[in-house]
Parts: sequence; structure tokens; C-alpha cells
Amino acid sequence: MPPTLKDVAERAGVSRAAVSRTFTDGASVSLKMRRKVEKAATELGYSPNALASSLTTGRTKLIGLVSNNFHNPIFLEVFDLFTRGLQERGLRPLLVNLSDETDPANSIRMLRQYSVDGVVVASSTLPPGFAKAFRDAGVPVVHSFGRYASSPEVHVVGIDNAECGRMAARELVRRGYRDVAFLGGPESATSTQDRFRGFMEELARHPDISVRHSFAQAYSFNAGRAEMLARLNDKPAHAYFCGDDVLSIGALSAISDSGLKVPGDIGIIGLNDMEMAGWENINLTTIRQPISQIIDSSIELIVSMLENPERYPEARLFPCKVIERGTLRPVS
Amino acid sequence: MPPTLKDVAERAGVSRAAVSRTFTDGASVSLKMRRKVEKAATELGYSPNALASSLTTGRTKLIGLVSNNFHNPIFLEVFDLFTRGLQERGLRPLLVNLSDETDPANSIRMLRQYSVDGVVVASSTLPPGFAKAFRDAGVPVVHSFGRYASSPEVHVVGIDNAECGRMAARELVRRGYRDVAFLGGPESATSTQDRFRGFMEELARHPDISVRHSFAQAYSFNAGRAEMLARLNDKPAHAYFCGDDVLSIGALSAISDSGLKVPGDIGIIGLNDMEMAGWENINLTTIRQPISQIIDSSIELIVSMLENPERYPEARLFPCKVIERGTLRPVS
DNA sequence: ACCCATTTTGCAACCGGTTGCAAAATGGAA
DNA sequence: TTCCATTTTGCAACCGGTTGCAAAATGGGT
Repeated sequence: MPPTLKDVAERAGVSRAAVSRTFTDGASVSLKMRRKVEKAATELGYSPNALASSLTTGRTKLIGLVSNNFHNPIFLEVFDLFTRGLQERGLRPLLVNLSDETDPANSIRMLRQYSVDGVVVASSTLPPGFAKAFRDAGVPVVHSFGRYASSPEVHVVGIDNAECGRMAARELVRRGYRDVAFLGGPESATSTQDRFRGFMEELARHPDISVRHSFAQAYSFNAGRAEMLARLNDKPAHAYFCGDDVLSIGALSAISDSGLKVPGDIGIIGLNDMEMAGWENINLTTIRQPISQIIDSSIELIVSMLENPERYPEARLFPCKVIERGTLRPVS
Repeated sequence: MPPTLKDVAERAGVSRAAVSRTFTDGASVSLKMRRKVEKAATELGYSPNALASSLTTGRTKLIGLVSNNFHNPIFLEVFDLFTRGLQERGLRPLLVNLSDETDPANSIRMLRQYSVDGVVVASSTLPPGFAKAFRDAGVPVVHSFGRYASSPEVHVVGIDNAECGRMAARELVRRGYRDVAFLGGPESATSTQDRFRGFMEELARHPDISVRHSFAQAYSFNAGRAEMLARLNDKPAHAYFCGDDVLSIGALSAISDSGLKVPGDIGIIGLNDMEMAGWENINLTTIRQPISQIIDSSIELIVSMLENPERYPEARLFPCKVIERGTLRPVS
């Protein structure tokens, strides 16, 4: 139905090759020819079929954006930044929602059927093997918000989650809490595991401090709220590292519902520094994760892999820092 | 690099057509042939190239998902439901982030280049003309969360925003508020305009009630918060219809920061009934918009248009209802 | 064993572009 | 004007599949 190359060629009275050339930059076309073709093209409302050309060029400019985080509002920002960034570079995001799937086989098959040029796995919960499966299938891949491994087999862009755990622990210790806890996301999430590990590692250096831990069902407001409500039934710890802002905010809501005060009765430190964390009536002390740097860097990496698919894998880690607000008691 | 039809054909010792047929259902292939081909295919790890086949079949199974709402958390749920729903039907969402663009020309060109089978415009702010431009370009389109027009030119699935405005007004009147206000989203958004119109329409029937209005910069927490902070500088109204839950929750945070009480000093009614609205410490009285019904219905419509692109346009409106919680004073 | 209706298969053209190669056109220098 | 180097153009094959058509194979009935 839409006009094709051939239609334009006929109308302009030139060969199809000529038309093709005027639409691929870097090709040799005289000015006169270009004028003729462009005239015919606009008259017909022609624009080239990206998929047909991908057949011969081997490039679709499609990038698979694979994620399973559809409940943490921070990921709305993540999708916003990814889609914008990709679009600016002439790339198109093909979104894959994994839901609860953890086997990459289906996504790989599907994304190969659509010959995506590359894949971004945006997930803080999937194991490194997930992204690696794409690499093994010959698809350039970057794992954003993924687990840092000492010898990465795929590109990873994110933060050092274990270090964030240590950072949170140090912060609680510094403020004199002696009875602390980790309230993590789902136990299966790599980010939860790493933050947990770092947290415990640091606290192991303080044998006098009591530590406990528990895990929420998901990285979501409700899960954080539910988990904290459960904690409040027993004698809760004095301070919690919540492993994510949405969990923290859920937890805060549980605490305030139960009539306790923050930071008077219970201290909270989160991770992410999402928009709401800064509100005066939430005012969450948290660890800032540099989302937009991570995403820019991820896009830069995947773009560079389009040129050089064999690019040697690297881990790019961005520093986090504590944002002090009002949910931890001051240093005494 | 990945194996092609030809590779499989050669390995199986059959014609390329035979291979093609075993992978298109409904085609005539003997059992023996199918076995042979499937064996060769799995040995090579072959899966058909969807884009190449789209060239002849004219179907890509790609659906453009066009949106400009990347700041309202409710849209994370929207993306979740859309992507899942499309995937379940074997369709692939190609995400387009409009940012602040309101001219459909770019999206149309781009989506036509990728020969999408259809487009879903998911936006409560874009005018009907936006979606219509797709239709005019010959692309099947459904506008979800779009404006209801008495004679729709494209499929619209959503709610009757004006009726929601009336509903909110009736609710405030019923509870005896005499000094009310509309705190809307961006003035340019169709949903804001319609909710505003309905609200005013209903209140026009009560000339004794004082009404004012103002608009937030965006449908986002911060915008709602900022706008309510500005209102609080002056003498605020007694009750606000906030036009959206994120605005409401932002507004609530502003109110509590200023030391006022809800619903004692100020009443709030929102729209959407997002997850957080139900939390005990937010406990927002709001109007429930049936998101998942809207999305299911949208997908159903776009799928039906794949068969019948000329399907006569219709508007599908779903009823909303007031969810009573704690941010409006009780009926006296 | 033969015939004929039905199913299965392969051939070849086509989908909408791209690109190597050689022929044609251009243009500057002599 | 002629010559030659350079640029521009068209031809035709190809990318990875699909599909109409006719030939080949199948199989049931006699």
C-alpha cells in the first residue's frame, strides 16, 4: 500500500539503485539526481522500509529492552531515559516484559527473530547468566543495574551493591545504632544478595551490634509495607537498611500507621534516592544511585558494540553516596 | 551468521519451500517431511527471520506503543499490562517516547518505516487529532485513555472524563463543602480539560458554592505538591478535586508539611485509585479508573483491527466509581 | 494392476530494498 | 578538440523468506 522504491524510481524515471542511493548517506549521487528523486519521493510520500533494508545491511536499529521490574516507580524513569536516549541515536526500543520468567531462551529466540542489533537487560534482580545467554547467542548485550562480577563475561553497568551495603552499615554504626536490620527485596534478586552481603560484612566487624534480616516479596511499596508490618509485630530493630527506596517508603507508611515515630523509635535508610524520597513529609535518608549516568553509559556501550560486537567485556560501576535527610537519628 | 532457511533446506535435502511450509502453520506438509525439516532445524538452531517473512506476508506483528506519560507511576502499570497483553498474543511492542512532542509526523514516519501492524496511543493528554493522523496514514490505531468525542474518528478506549468531573463535584457537594476547587493536571491535557469541564458543569447547578481552579505543570507528584504549596500561601479552598492520584498525593504531602489536617482542614478527592492511594497513611478518597479493563479492551480492539483494518470506529467507555476512604469529611 | 482424485513437493517469481561491477557521463588539462 | 581520471548511473544478483502453479507422489477403489 505505501509507495515503494520502485514507485519512486518509475516516477522519477531513474533506476531503483539511484533511489536507494539517495536515501543511504555516503552513497554517490549527483545533485541533479538527488533533486529528481527527492521530488518524486515527497510527491508520493515515500519513506524507505527499514525492515527490507535490514535484510541486506544486516542492521535493524532495533534494540531489545528486556526487563522484569514493572513495579518499582524508579523504573518508569529508567524506561523514560532509555527510550529517549535510544531514540536520540536513531535506535528503536523493542520492549520485552519478562514478568516472572527467568529463563532467557524465549526472549533470545524472539529477539533473534526480529534481528535486533543489540539488547539491554535492565534488571537488578536477574543473575549474570541471563545476560550471558544473549552473548552466547551472538547478540551484543549490556546488563544495566546488573551484578558486578570480578571477571565479567558481559558488559555490566551499575553500582557496587555490596559496597552500598557496607556504606549503609557504616552509616548506621556511625550514628550509634546497636540493634540493626536489613530489610531486603526478594531474596533471589542479585542486588538484594549483594547489598545484604556487604551489610553483613561490615557489621561483622562490630560483634557487639545485633543484626537481623528479612526479605520483602518484591521491590514494591506494598511489599515493603507488608514486610515492615510483620516486623512490627515482634520487637523491631532500632534501624533498618531497606535496600530500596520503595521498600523504605512502604516501611515508613507501616511505621507511621503503627503510631511509631521516625527516627525517634526506628531509623530507616534506603537506596536509590527516588523523587519522593526528597519530599518533606517523607524526607528519607538514602543512598543515591546515579540512574541517569548508568543509563547514558549503558547506551553508549551498546552503541559502541554495534560497531564492534566483540568489544572486550567490562564492568562500569558508578559511585553512590549517602544523602542525609531525616529518617536516621543524628550522630550523637 | 544465524542459520537461514537455505541452510536448513540443504541439510535436510529438501527445497526451501518445504522448510518455509513446515514453519508456517496451515501449510500442506507431510509428516515425514516435517520430521526431516524439524530435525535439521533444531540441529542448526534455526528460527525463522520474522522481518524477512514480513516482507511477503505484510505482517510484522509489531505494535507501536506511543506514549508521553513517563512520570505518572500509574503508567508503569499501564506499560506492564500492555506489554504483557501484547506478548501473550504474539505481538511485540515497539515503544515510542514522545517526550514533549505533540506532532505525530515523526512517530508516524518512523512506525511506518518499521511497518508496524498497528499502533496504540496511550496518553490522557494528547488530542484526538494525534491518533487520527495515524489512521489517515493508513495505520490501524487505538487511542487508550483518550478523549471521548461524540463522533469518534478513531477507536478510543477510556473513561468519560467529564462525567468523572461531575462525579467528583457531586461528591463534594453531597458532603456539604461550600468552597471547592479543581486542581488539575497540565491545562493542555485533554483529560484535564474534560474533568475540569464536568466539574464546573455540575457546580454551575449550585451557584451558592464558591469554585476556583488551577493547574499543575504535569501529572506528577512534584507538580501536585508544588501547586498545592502555592495554593496554601493564599487562603485555600475547603476541598480539592485533584484530577489525578499522583497530584493528590503530592498535594497531601504539601498539606501535611504545612501543618494542616486532612480532612479536618482540607478535603481531597483524587482520580485513578493507584496502589498507594489505599495505604492507611494516605488513605485517599478517589475515583477508580478501571485501568486493566481499558488495556484489555484496547488490545482486543487493536487485534481485531489486524484482521479488519477498516473496522468502524467506536468509543469504549468504562464506568468509574468513587472509592470512599479518609480524605473527605463524612456526610454530615 | 490400473485409474483418478487428492495431497505433497519443487520451481521460480516476488516482497522492498542494497551493492559490486562495469558502462556511461562528466569535467579538467593539454 | 581530444584524452584520461573521476564521478555517476544502471544492471543484476542477492538478503531471507513466501506462495501460485504445475509436476510428482500418494492412496483408495475397482
